[in-house]
Amino acid sequence: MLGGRERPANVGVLLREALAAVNDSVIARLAERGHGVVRPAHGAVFQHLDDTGTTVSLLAERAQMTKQAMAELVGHLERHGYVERVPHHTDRRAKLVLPTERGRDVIVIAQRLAPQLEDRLRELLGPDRFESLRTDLQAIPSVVAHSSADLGVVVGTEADEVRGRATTTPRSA
Amino acid sequence: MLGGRERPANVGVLLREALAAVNDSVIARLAERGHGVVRPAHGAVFQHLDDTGTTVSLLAERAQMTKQAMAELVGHLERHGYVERVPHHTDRRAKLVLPTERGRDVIVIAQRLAPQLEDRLRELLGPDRFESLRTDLQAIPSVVAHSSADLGVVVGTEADEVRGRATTTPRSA
DNA sequence: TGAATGTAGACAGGAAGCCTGTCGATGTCA
DNA sequence: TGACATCGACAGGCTTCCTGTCTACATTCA
Repeated sequence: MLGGRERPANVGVLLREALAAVNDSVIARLAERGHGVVRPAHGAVFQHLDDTGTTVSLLAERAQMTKQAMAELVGHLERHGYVERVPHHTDRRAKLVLPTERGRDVIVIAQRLAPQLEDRLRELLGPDRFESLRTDLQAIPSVVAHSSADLGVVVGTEADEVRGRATTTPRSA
Repeated sequence: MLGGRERPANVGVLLREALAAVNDSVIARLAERGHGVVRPAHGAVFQHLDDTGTTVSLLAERAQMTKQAMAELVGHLERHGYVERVPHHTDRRAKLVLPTERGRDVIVIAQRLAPQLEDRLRELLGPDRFESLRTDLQAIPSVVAHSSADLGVVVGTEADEVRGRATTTPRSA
């Protein structure tokens, strides 16, 4: 991001556009199946939910966000009947978040759509290119981090430890 | 996004993580150079700003967001001395947004960092893989859109035309 | 066992980024 | 000139996160 004017799109822009397209597609599909209240951010819940139940704290940790933020997402989904909170059997402080039937439907839809999209991509690019894409995307975070470090930029490491963090540490766990 | 639990990360997740890394890196670099008030969203301004001045409406159109949202970003940058608004010479309704010296500094920093990051990536992946990555990222939006259309999902096309739009049409221009 | 300390999750408040709706001033075109 | 489009401003709202703080409960260790 940030550039001159109408130059060949840089990797940041390409990433943003690709991500937006994927998100839109998932959300549109869910809306079509009657899950209009599920928004992109709720992926952070469904994606990290165990069938056996997961605490908000653990969900937050997995999703790299604060417990408060995660609690909000879970609250929304609970109000709309996608998850329920049941008391933890051994830890009386905790509540386990469980997907309901409706929530499981969302997970199934998403679990089917993701491979469909990836298959399309694999079909278009060829299996080798597709695997390369996955691998290379995975490499970006570390490349960028190293690149910045070498250049004297601190990216979410020491800096976070200095300023006080909230209840939970999002990012740079 | 949306999946089971700890499966191989899907393309959505990879995209999100890569984008976050790139954004963080740019922002960290700018902060280091004294531009701490510049946030990722402001890329939408700098990226589309002409040296000769650009109206908020045009910026909004280029960035695919509403004029109101763009006006907010421009307002923030103006308050911090990164851009200024001067009256348009022929259209008395309009104001031209111009980068100040400070704003130009941001653009320069970003314009230098982007290639640096891309060079690192090119170095690591090899030039062929790198170009493939760019090409394939660029292909994702259309692949995803087609994929969904074939499956009966509407992704920001007809749907937008039905419901009334705001002052400006963001996305699916 | 009892006190120190850590952790789960709730409530309050706020920043950021975007959106819709509406309006007055101005431009454009029949 | 009058209908209609456009520029940018004000008001208000939603979503997604964050920080700070608090109580209830768990764990650990002297």
